[in-house]
This record gives sequence, structure tokens and C-alpha cells, in this order.
Amino acid sequence: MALTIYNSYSRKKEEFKPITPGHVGMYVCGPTVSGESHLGHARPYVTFDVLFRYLQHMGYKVRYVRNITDAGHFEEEGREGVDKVSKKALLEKLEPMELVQKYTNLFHWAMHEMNCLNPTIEPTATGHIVEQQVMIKKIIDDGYAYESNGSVYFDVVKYSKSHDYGKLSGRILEDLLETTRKLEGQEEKRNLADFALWKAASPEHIMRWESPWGVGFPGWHIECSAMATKYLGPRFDIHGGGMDLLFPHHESEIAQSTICNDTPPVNYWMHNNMITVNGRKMGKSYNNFITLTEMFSGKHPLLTQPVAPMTIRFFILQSHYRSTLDFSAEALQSSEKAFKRLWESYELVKQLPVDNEKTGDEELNKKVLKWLDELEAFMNDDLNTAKVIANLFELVPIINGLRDKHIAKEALPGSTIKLMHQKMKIFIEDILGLQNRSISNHVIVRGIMGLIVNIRKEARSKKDFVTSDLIRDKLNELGIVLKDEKDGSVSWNQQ
RNA sequence: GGUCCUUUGGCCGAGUGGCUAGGCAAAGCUCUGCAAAAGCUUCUACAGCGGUUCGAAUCCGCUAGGGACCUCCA
Repeated sequence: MALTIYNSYSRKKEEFKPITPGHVGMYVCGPTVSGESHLGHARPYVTFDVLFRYLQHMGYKVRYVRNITDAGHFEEEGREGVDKVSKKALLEKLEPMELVQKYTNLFHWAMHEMNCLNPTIEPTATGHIVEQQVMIKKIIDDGYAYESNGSVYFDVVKYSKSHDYGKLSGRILEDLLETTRKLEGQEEKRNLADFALWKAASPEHIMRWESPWGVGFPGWHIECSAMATKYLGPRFDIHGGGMDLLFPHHESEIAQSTICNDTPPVNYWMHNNMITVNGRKMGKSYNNFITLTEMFSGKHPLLTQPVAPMTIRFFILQSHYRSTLDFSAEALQSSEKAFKRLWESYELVKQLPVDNEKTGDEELNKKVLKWLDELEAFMNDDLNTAKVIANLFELVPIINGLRDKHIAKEALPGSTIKLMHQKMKIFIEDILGLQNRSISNHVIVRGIMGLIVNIRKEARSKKDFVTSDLIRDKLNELGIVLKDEKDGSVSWNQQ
């Protein structure tokens, strides 16, 4: 069964065929590290992390490139006024790399918390100024860019005469030429639709490099083209990012790269939809974003409690990546409970006996096998993680029922139980990248808890419920919940 | 204004023209020293109007609401 993915370029689902058999080149637009990442940013990184994991699961060797945008017009909020005063001592001034380092570290931390695998290459824009300049030179030499006042612009009008500018974003060039927006430096352009490859830096601009066109900094779109070309070649398989990057960012990327490399750069363009707040896109411009540190700590007016990183991951994966996903504290709470229930049942399946050889309930067995079989088909259908999770939940009452003896032990053969365990491991942990970060994984904690549980068991057997309830209540205060199971065993977990 | 998308039960969310996704919440029951879980049962929705079809949440049209991009944006 083949993986199909929705290609924004053709606006259709297409079967995925890599350029080089067995290998996949994938580029995802990374964060701009002039500020902290928010919940909205988490979506593409989780989405494409799942794609990265799934491609590897399929046996592909994947080169996953995700950039760090650390060049551009950077100002840290509240500091720009001070920083622009050049008389300040060096250490008092904003050092761009300091700012960039701070938010890069924070980003990496948040990614780790959400169990996103590291990309195989994570290039920075500042580390590839030379590559960008070489690319710009090539485009000028080819006659598709011009210098103006120390800046360099891409000639969109000329490009569109021989190429399909606007195809990806559904834009019509004539409309773009008539745009009434008044932007800085607009008079330097031949046409309003032209975009900057290199921008001259004003004296107070804190990020600046020498170039053949004067001191300046690279245009926003060129870094992705330069780094993708360098690490993935002129033409590669998958390019991902948020839908809001379709225009102008990705449209410009196509134009630049096409001129520079004589080929359209990407076979499959993938775009995730936005996370919304009350139906409105979460974003910088609307000032309705919640940073990931605020999410994890719960320190935000819209939150009633801290939101675990895994809850965010699960929340994102419960919807399809091309649909909008509406944020609310309630929705996240419901995800938290749901994930917990799924995980506990997954823990349980590992302990179910697998020695039964009969199939007592043919119908149930067939249903379970069907649910398991469908998991892969759902992933293959444009990464339908929502359906994968729905099927995993179908298994929950079955597993719990076997534990409670509600469903007879003989109902399902051991082979089915084993398969459930195996598939749940693959899909929950390896592909969806969900994990349990609670202290219950710690070997010493397990030992201590085993001891406490035994002491309590002893008390209960003597009907000393004062002691047994005290233990349970005190553990509860620490966030550990004990459950007396029907079969006399005791299970526990961290809230 | 242009281009495009969207509207699903109390809430969140999948949905390939026929076979009621799933989660959360709620109610009842079972189990249990108590509790917490868990299990069982109940809750059959697709913005409105019209059309195509044997059959429409799904296709088409119109109306209404919401949104995205056109500007930094995941």
C-alpha cells in the first residue's frame, strides 16, 4: 500500500514516489528565532515530525532539513529603543547572536519536550550568507534580478513571461501588480510584485553583512532556497510549512530556485493548516498567541492549568493537519484525559497473557484485526492521524475488558493480543511519537512504589482501612493515584 | 476589493454518495471496604434553500455566517 500525500501544488492527493529510491529529501520551514515559539508553531513541527517518523518506518532513509531563521530585521521587544543608541557600551547593547541563541535554545527545549526528533540537518541562515549571495549573483547573471540602491530584487514580471508564477498560491500576477499596499522601499522596485533577494541595511540595523551590493542582509525567501539546494539538491521530494507561507514565501522560493537551478525545486508541497483561537488564526499579528512556555506552565489567562507537552502533541494529532484546529482550555483538557486513557490501556496490553490459542469470539477477533490493519491505511491516506487515534481507541474497551474479565480470556487468541501490543507500540510510540514522561518510568520510583503498595496491601488484608486510606490519600496529594483493581492487584500512575 | 477555504450532536473533532468515526462532557447501571478507574447502556448531528441521483454530511447552484492569503507570519 502506497503513501499518498496532498500536494498543494497540484491541489490533489498524489502517490508519493521519491526521486532516489529508498531515500527522501525533506525540507521544513523552521522557526524565526527573534522571539519565542507559540502553540501555532508547534503544529508544523509535530506534523512533519510524524511524517519524518512515518517515512522512516516505511524504510526510507530520510534527510530532514529544518532551518533556523536567525537573520533578518531583528529586534527584541522592549529593547530596540535602547539598542539603536550606538553610544552604549558593547555589553549593554543587544548582541544579535545573543538574542538568537536564547530563542534557539528555547525552541530546542520545547521540541524536545514534545518529543519531536531532531532534524538530520538544522542549518542557520547566518551560517549560509555566502551560499545565499552566490545564488543571488547567479540570478542577476541570468537576468532575473536587478540591483537598486544597494538592494537586489527579483524580477517577477520577467519571470512570469516564461514561468507559471502564482501557481502554488493561486495568485494572479495582474492583481499583484495593482496592490495598493505601501511598503518600505517600494519605489526601488520595478514592479510592486517584485521581492527582495538582498536588502541594504540602514546604519542602525543590527544584522549586517558585506556583499557585492553593499552592506545589508538577505531577503527572507532566499535562505530556504540556498540551504535546501545545498543539502537536498536542485530538486527534492518534500517541502513543508504552514499554509500562511504559501504566499509570498514559497511562491518566491519556487521562482528563485527555478531560475538558479533550471528546475522547479520541489515535487510535493505540503502545508499544514492553522491553529485558531475562537475561530481566529493564532498569530503574531492578532496578538492572540500563547507561547509554549506559557502552555507548559499554565501561566496564561486562557489556561486553567499547565498543559503537558504530550497533551499538546496528542491534541494536534487528533485532528487532520490540513484542517484548522481550534484551541481552548476545554479541548486540551479533553485531550489530556483521552491520552491518559489510551496510554493506560497501552500499558495494560503489555501485561495481558498471550498463551491462549483458541479464538473464542471469532467476530470480535475479526474486528480487532481489522482495526489494526487499518492503521497503516489511515497513515497512507495523507497522514490521517485522527483516524489512527480513533481506531486505537476502539481497542481500549477490548483491552480493559480482558483485564476486567469482562471479555473472556479465550475470546482472542494470543497472536491477536501480541499483534495489538506490537501495533500499538509502533503507532503510538514510533509513529505518532507519543510517550509517557511520568516518573513511573524511573526504576527507583518503581521500587519504592512497589514497597509502599505492599505495605498497604498488608494493611488492607487486616482490614486496617485507616492506614490504607492514609497511604492512598497522601500519595494522592503528591499526584500519585492508586487504583485497587478487581483482581486484587494495585496499579498506580502519576497525574 | 481579488483569490481560496470553511460551516458536523452540549463541546472538540474524522468523514472515501449507501454501511451511525473517535474523544470529552452528561445521565443511568455494574463492579468495589471506601475511593479512583474500568465496563455496559443512553444521547443518531451534518448552516438554510433548491437541484442532480434509486439514494446526499459527501456532488452542483444560490443565500447566510465564519475564516485564510493578498503585509511580518507555522
